Amino acid sequence: MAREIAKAYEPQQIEPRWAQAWVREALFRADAAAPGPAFSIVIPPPNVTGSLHIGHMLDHTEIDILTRWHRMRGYNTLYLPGTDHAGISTQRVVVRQLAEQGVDYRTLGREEFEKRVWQWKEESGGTITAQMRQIGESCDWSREKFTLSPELSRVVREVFVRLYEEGLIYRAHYLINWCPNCLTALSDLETVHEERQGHLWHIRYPVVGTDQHIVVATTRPETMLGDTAVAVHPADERYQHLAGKKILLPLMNREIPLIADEMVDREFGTGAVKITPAHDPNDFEAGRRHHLPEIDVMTDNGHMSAAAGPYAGLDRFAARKRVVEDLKALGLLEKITDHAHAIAQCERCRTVVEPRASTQWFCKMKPLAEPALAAVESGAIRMIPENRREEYFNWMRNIRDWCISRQLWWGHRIPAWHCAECKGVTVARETPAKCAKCGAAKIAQDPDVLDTWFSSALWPFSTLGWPEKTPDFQKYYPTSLLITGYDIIFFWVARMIMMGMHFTGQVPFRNVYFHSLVRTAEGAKMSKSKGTGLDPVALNQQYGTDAMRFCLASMAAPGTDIVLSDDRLLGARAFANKIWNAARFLFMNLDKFEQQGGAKLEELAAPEMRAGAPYPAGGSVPLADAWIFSRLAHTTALIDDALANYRFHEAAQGVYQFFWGDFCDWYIEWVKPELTGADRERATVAWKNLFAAFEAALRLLHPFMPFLTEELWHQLPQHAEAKSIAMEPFPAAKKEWRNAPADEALALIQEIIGALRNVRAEMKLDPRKKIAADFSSGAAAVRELIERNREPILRLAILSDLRISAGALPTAGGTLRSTARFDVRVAFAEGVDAASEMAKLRKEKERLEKDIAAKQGRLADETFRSKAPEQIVQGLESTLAERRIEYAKVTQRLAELERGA
RNA sequence: GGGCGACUAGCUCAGUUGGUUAGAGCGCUCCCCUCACACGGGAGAGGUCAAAGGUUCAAGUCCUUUGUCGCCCA
Repeated sequence: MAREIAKAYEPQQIEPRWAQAWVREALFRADAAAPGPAFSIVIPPPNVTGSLHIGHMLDHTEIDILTRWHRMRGYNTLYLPGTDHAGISTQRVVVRQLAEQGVDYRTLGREEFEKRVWQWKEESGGTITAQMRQIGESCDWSREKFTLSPELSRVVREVFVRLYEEGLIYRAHYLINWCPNCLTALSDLETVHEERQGHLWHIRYPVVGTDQHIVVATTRPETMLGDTAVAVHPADERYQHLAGKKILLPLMNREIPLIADEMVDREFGTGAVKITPAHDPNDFEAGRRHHLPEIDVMTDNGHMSAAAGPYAGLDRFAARKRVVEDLKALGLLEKITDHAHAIAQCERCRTVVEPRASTQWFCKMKPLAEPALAAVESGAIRMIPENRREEYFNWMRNIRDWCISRQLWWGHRIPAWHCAECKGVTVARETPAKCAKCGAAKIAQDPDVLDTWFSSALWPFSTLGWPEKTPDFQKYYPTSLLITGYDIIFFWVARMIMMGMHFTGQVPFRNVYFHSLVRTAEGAKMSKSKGTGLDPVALNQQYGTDAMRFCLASMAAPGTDIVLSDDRLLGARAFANKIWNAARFLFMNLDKFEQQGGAKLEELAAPEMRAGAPYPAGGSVPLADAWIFSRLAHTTALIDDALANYRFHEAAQGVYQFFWGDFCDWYIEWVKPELTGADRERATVAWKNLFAAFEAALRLLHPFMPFLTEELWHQLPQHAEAKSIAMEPFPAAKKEWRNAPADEALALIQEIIGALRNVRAEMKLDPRKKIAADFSSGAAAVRELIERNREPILRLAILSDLRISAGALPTAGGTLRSTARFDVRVAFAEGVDAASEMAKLRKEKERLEKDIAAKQGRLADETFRSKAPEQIVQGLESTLAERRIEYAKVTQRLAELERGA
């Protein structure tokens, strides 16, 4: 039967079909009761408002490759998908959307707003998971989770209450980062620092009862309105005479004390600093030490508050200008100098963050950090690449308490109720009816929600049913592996380890692989806001998801960032096309074979038939067939080893080399005529072996290119119950397939064909013109090998004849190529340039001379001979011997040519 | 300021614990639209491994210093 196969690989025709089928068949549904060792991996939950970006594509490609690989190797595999409710981002999205409709979210009220966000989530929150289905990720969709679902919210409450009861969560008044645009507190991690050129304003503060001034320098003059002291170093002699004096705070006309504190850096500015406890972290600490009042001079939205007196109502930056102008007018501005300093901005909206004293909920980190530190130190959790460990240790050893409350409406509401009567706090799993302290019914729930990362920290166990000992939890926890970007090592990875250790007593995952970032061709970090991001969905459409996956994998060397380019993607697509066309070749030629009365596909490529390969013809497995199976075994071992160590690029390169280099360039070319040749036994065996090798190669490639391999695999006969190549075993690196003699034989033949092709190219022969050549080798076994494989050599080197001999080849009137083991010779064609041949030989001679001299030198060195391992010395000796033979041949050949010329 | 990383072919990068002639893809040059594939086939050019010093029988690989460029933390 004739088969219709598109001439070129068209992923757009193939991928949607399989993506849908895999979801429809629930192919990747895990079963905790099924046999096999567990391999479980939870997705780093993407932001529910997001769409797939190139970083996800890389992350998910790596996850999916390892997941499919494990599944095919018989592991009981779970890849658990889900999304994150992403507090600030999601709230911002819906707030903006409402604003576009002319609705101020605040007027809706909290309950209605939350309803609207849920509604938005149901309608638009599925973008990224839809895209994940589209690109065929092998997730168990029946286990999809959402961090804010009722199920996971219960876990969050449980954890919060336990931590509170253990004294690890507390509510306190501290200095935090405040975003005046998002109107919420932020953790230290949610700010980004940016070096900016600013100014240092030197301001004169009058000393009460004297006509003196003390000069303080500040980068934020507007905060002076909240100053409650001026501090100098206790040992600073410049200010000794002012001890005990009061300072008159300009503009506010408030008397504040002059204090002595060792925190003051005498070298910086004038050695006197203004103290604003409510607006600076260091000042806050100083304020606590000296019992200074904290005056918050700002409002939530970054304007000056009533406490700022005449400046009330001004935006903080307008206030800065006004303060400076007023000081200047009063003659209190001594000078302005340039000053570069790091400014903290809100990670989300890039608004300059305001350090502010505020009452918030905090999580105590030290007790949680210790076991988490130990888990990585002991190797219970392995981090790859290893150098990330240091980063982790550093951060964990200097960890600070975590501000976990956010002034948002979208998120896990803090399970704490404040009593209007006794001001007591009731923290409870279930909504209480009355105050636990005084029994009053006038209680109200804390308005704040938890930092989104709080629920993310529970993800590996909350998604598996903890605190219940569910079958999933028992089978799949601890998870086997986490793959994520190194940019969230503190945000997420560290916190998961802390929470996992604390609540389950076990590590949340045994291995963490940190992948690189994807950069633009210019090397910049891709950014949507800058428009430099590549859209993976568009690229998948253009090049094919398989090509995209393969491209990313082939570049994903641990620890190196990826620079993606069209060139690389084109290369990956070309690879997919190559495989497609290899299949096309098989089927087209099989049609011919069938027409000749040969066996049919259903027989030649049947699963049982494939299992018995490689088959012998005439008593032994043909050389090329034995070789391709040997290559297959080597390649499989290489891929297994590479993937076990997260060397995706090496695995990808291995399968590329095998499929394109070994299978297409050599094996198919070698057996081509035999497939439809007169020798029916050989033809039948060639087909059987070819299909067996091809099918195994498809399975080898499947984790990297799931769609293409699934499509082609289904073109081959399969058992009735076989649903997908994804459920088939990964090829085993069979030792019995390894065949060192075949490897060596092929390598030698490839070298001979290469030498002959080189001669042809140098002689500028018509590529189709067959020529006669001579072959000579002193080794009988080599001559026999060439004799036995005369046909493919003639064909692949485009020869009309190959004369084999043992003696030296005639040197006149021809071109020679020599190695230590053999010589080949082609008679000169008309008009061949002997000069270029001589130039080539001279260069070769020079190279050999240098090499021989270097080796002789080393071997003559007695220290080398006595200290270097025997194997190295012997290796060097035998190589030197080979070089000398080559040298002799080259020299002789050159001398003859020179004589002739 | 503290810490980490990178520097290898024109470009993007590999190079396992030091060990025999440092690799790949793309690009480039030459030849070929040959009956699977021009998203292809064949051949080829191209590297004093950032610089200097050191350890070693032996250094792209280990150590020190310098330079350039990144990243993280303060």
